[in-house]
Amino acid sequence: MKIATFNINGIKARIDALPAWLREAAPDVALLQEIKTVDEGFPRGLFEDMGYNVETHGQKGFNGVAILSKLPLEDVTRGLPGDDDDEQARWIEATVVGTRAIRICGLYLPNGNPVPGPKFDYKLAWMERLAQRAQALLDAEETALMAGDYNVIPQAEDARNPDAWRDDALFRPESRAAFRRVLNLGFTEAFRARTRGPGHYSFWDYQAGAWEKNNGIRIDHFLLTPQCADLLLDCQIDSAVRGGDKPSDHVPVWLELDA
DNA sequence: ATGTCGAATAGGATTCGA
Repeated sequence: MKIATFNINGIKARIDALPAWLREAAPDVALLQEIKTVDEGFPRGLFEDMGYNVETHGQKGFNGVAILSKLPLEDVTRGLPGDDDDEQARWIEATVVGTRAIRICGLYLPNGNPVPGPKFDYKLAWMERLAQRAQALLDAEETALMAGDYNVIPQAEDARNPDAWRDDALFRPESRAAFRRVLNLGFTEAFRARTRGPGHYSFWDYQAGAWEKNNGIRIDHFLLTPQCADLLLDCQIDSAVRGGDKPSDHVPVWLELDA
């Protein structure tokens, strides 16, 4: 089973590029972030015609996540547990029913800039709730993964110019520590389970010719429970997508599971 | 010197978020 995560930076703006990538990459499941629309504004028919089941958790103007799946989706839930007052659409999960059931969580973790400030506080609080949900998945011994735009650069090698990110919420020690706390509960970071070393990025800013200079960062991640990690066959970044027509500032990251 | 993009509001340029 091929599962991808892709921050599309607006479904309206990616109305051609997203279907083109889906046709080429043919993932069984695609977790989308920053759909930037309410549920009613998502062009679900376009993807249903391509053979995908569509589940969205949208919001006006910003944020918003979705799951596209060629396999049936069951037990869909929306919103990260732990704060009933949180109105931001950043979390969706569902069970993909193939040869076995896999619990799939799609997430768009808060950016957190500027630091310090309420947005950074919200990011760290959100990551604490993420840790709670992550622990619950482990406790249930679920074959599960959590994937999406984590807005965290895990290590210096995950940035072309780490010094430029020192004071940024994506690379602050607090953000990296919170990410490690989740990892250290017992998750496998799929990309790093397969590939070592610098030079692997999933985001290049639109500004200042970042793509042309390969001034990127790796912030889109897959975290797998042990039961899911047992099934991992491959994990890759589709960097070439960044050089396509009307690209998102992120590119797809995908993995293949023996399931 | 953010060498930018996307969405909302408003009906074009500005603001916010990233």
